[in-house]
Amino acid sequence: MNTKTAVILLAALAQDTRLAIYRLLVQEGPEGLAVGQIGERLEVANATLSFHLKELTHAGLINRRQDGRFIYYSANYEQMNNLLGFMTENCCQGQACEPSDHKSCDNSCC
Amino acid sequence: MNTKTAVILLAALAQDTRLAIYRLLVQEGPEGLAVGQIGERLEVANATLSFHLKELTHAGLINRRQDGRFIYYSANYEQMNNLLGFMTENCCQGQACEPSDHKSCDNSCC
DNA sequence: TCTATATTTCCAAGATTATAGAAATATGAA
DNA sequence: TTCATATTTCTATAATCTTGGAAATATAGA
Repeated sequence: MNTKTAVILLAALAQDTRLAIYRLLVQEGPEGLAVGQIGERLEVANATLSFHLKELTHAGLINRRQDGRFIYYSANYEQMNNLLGFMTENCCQGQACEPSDHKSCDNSCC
Repeated sequence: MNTKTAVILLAALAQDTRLAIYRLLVQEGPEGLAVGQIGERLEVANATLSFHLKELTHAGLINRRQDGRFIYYSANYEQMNNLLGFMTENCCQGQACEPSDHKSCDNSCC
């Protein structure tokens, strides 16, 4: 993970429709959903949906699987983990920081 | 946390300069850094830096603290936690999912 | 008060992104 | 092969975002 990749990942999620798609797929689990099903649930036009799925796929946040005429998309949980690792890298100068030590650093990075 | 807020948060981080600022502040810890110090380290023009600090502050990702003539910014770890909670809400339909069960869901959401 | 330093606001130009209609492509079934 | 369904690509328009120079504002010290 590097800055460029992280920005692509974050930008992929920083959009109403794409965030909704991602969250829907996270909730759906490994099986995922076909494009048509996603479109129905979120009420998004074909072209728009396809555009956003491409963005998420390109970022590696979702996986694509073909099954007959249907294409299933599912969340890629690993990629999110990579991102989180990058964001909290070397937190607090690598010092051990206890929740009790300071309010602003309560057990999220440490 | 709701979709609108989450998008604002993600958009705040989905930009080279802002991600660099945020990561720098995460690494720096609760003390944070003054605007001038951030500008020096990242080599960003005053106006640009101020613009991005405002965005991050507005998103609640960083905290602002005045100390004499200096204004210190520091990472708000709690807000990042809120975001993560929202992203992984109801993962895998709420079912227990073991890493061993399926590759795509390896211990990140469960 | 006056001066120097720190930070923000204003502004305009350039770059990027989102949207959906229409056409193109891909797959399976008859 | 022919047809129906599923999904993607093409395209143009509209909207939003990023940048940094210059001016404005805020604070501390002399």
